[in-house]
Formats: sequence, structure tokens, C-alpha cells
Amino acid sequence: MAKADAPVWAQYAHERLASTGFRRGGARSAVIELLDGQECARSAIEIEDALKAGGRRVGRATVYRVLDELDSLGLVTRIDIGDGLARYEAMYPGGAQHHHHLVCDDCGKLMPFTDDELERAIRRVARREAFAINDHDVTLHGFCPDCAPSS
Amino acid sequence: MAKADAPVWAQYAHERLASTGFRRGGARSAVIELLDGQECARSAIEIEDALKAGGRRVGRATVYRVLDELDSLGLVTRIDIGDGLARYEAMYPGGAQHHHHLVCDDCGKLMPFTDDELERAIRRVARREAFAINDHDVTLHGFCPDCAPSS
DNA sequence: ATACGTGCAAAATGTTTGCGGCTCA
DNA sequence: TGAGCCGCAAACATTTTGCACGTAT
Repeated sequence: MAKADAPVWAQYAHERLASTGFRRGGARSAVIELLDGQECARSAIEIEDALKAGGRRVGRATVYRVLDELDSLGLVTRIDIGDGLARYEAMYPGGAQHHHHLVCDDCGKLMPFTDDELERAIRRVARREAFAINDHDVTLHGFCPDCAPSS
Repeated sequence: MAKADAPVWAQYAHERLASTGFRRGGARSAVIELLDGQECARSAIEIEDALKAGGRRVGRATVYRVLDELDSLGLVTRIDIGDGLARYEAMYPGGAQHHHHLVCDDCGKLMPFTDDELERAIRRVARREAFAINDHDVTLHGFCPDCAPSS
């Protein structure tokens, strides 16, 4: 698959926001553009710092508010990797780019992975249980190559 | 709750603590006993309140300290279901009683489930990726039967 | 012009740390 | 007796809320 998905999410998000009646504000756009460039999930504070580093100063409260809006519109997913910080990442329509996470318990590195077999197993569980499942997340904890005990 | 494993975990935990050089304190025992009776994960504050309700007053800091000790000995697992609270549950030796969670995003109900197929898929991913995986957790979000939109 | 968007500061959690006193071994 | 255990209170860090001002429509 080519990199046909570089700036498309930001545009999709903007369209969806506009059609839902949101106005266009500078801070929200900045957060959206930043999120679009990320490979994996980022915490609110990482987002704030990254924007600040890029010369764009945004209020912390605004970052939280924007992330919350995007989350309720289904434009981002919130994930918890176990360190008590909420992280957010772009969610593509139709489940494209859907993935899960590997977390290094030593250095904190976060990496995405995908697995069809795993998705199938989850779908099967969802069908079997009494809950009406509409989302799921899987986190694998361990040590990344750099932090492996042996090396 | 007439399960075959009712008080065994508490005893196991106490033995393991003793053999690691820990002394036996009232507060720690209370937390362990409480955890043993739970079907699913509980937050530090739920634990504190449950103990208080049972007439056993324990300092909040102590609850956190005990949970942290138990976690580093591998006697409990810490899970995050996405609401920013750390929850803990008894972990049996050898991976017995290993399970994952269904979370109702409406009422917050938490239920355990198990699936061999899912475990196999995860083990396969763990083998394939460069990370040295030693733990994993899966959370399915949705609505429980009571909160289902249609019913 | 008006309602929404934004930043700042204060408040509200959840969690950790410091410390003095108690208790088990 | 002495090292660990415990409870209280203060410190911390993240997230939420209140409010005044700016800005898109």
C-alpha cells in the first residue's frame, strides 16, 4: 500500500467537524494536523509540547477539549497503555489503519502491530458474548529490542 | 460464590510474601483477603471503601503501597479499562484463571471472559514480533445487556 | 452581532511521598 | 530492639471546569 493516506485524515476530520456544525478554530486545526503526522498514540501533554515546539502555543485545556470532541465523533481513539496517561490517535473511517500496540515496559516505546487472526478471534468473542461490542483494544507488554535483558 | 479456589490465592500470596522476607501486617492481609473474594478487577479506592465498609479502616497510601508490592511480585495484575483508574486483580500462579475484560461504556460494568483462540493468536503475534512479550491485555468495549440501546 | 472557540487560572481527581509512631519477628 | 508496616497529611501529576475575551460565520 502506497502512502496515499498522509494528509487525508486531517481533511476527513475537518469535513466531518464542519458537517457536524463545528466552527473552524486555529487550536483545533493545529491539534488535528499534528495528530495526522503521528505514527502512534500521543498523550495530551506530548501534543501540547509538540505544538509548542513548533511555535504554536495552545492552552492545555483546549487540547483536552479538542481530543474529547474528536473522540466523541469517533475521529480519534483513546488508549491506555497502563501508565495512567490517556493517549490518542487518529482513527480512519471504516476501520482502516486499525492496529494494536506493543509497549516496552522499560523505555516506554510504543509500536503498532496488526494481526488478522487476532481480529478474527476478537470478532468471534464479540459475537458470542452478551455485550454489544463496538470497540476493542489489545496491548502487549514486554521489552523492545533495545531494552531486551540479554542484549 | 462456592468456588473451588476461594481462599487459595490469599494463602499463596501470604506464603510468597513471607518467603520473600515480608512481615505480616494487618493492612496488607486485609487487602489480600479482600482481593481474594473479588470476581473481577477493583480500583484502589473501591478496595479502600470496601474495607472501610467492613469495619477495617486502612490508609489510602497503604492500599497503593500494598498493591504496588503485590504487582511487582506478580501476585496481582494491574489493568486499565480506559477511565483513568488503575484496577487490580488477583493473579494465580502459572497463568491459571487468566482472563480478559468486557467493559460497559454506559454503566461501567466489568466482566471477565476467556478465549483460547484469542490466546493462541496473541502467542503467535508475540513470537513474530521483535519485542520480548511477557504480558498482554485485551479489553472489549460496548454495552452490557442492561444498557443495550435496543432493549 | 452572537454563539462558538480559546487561553488562563483554579479546582477536582487519582496517585505518590515524607514522616512519626506502632508492631511483628 | 530494630526493621519493617501503617496511617495521616502534604506533595504531585493529570485532567476538568469556570470565566473573560477573541473570532468565525
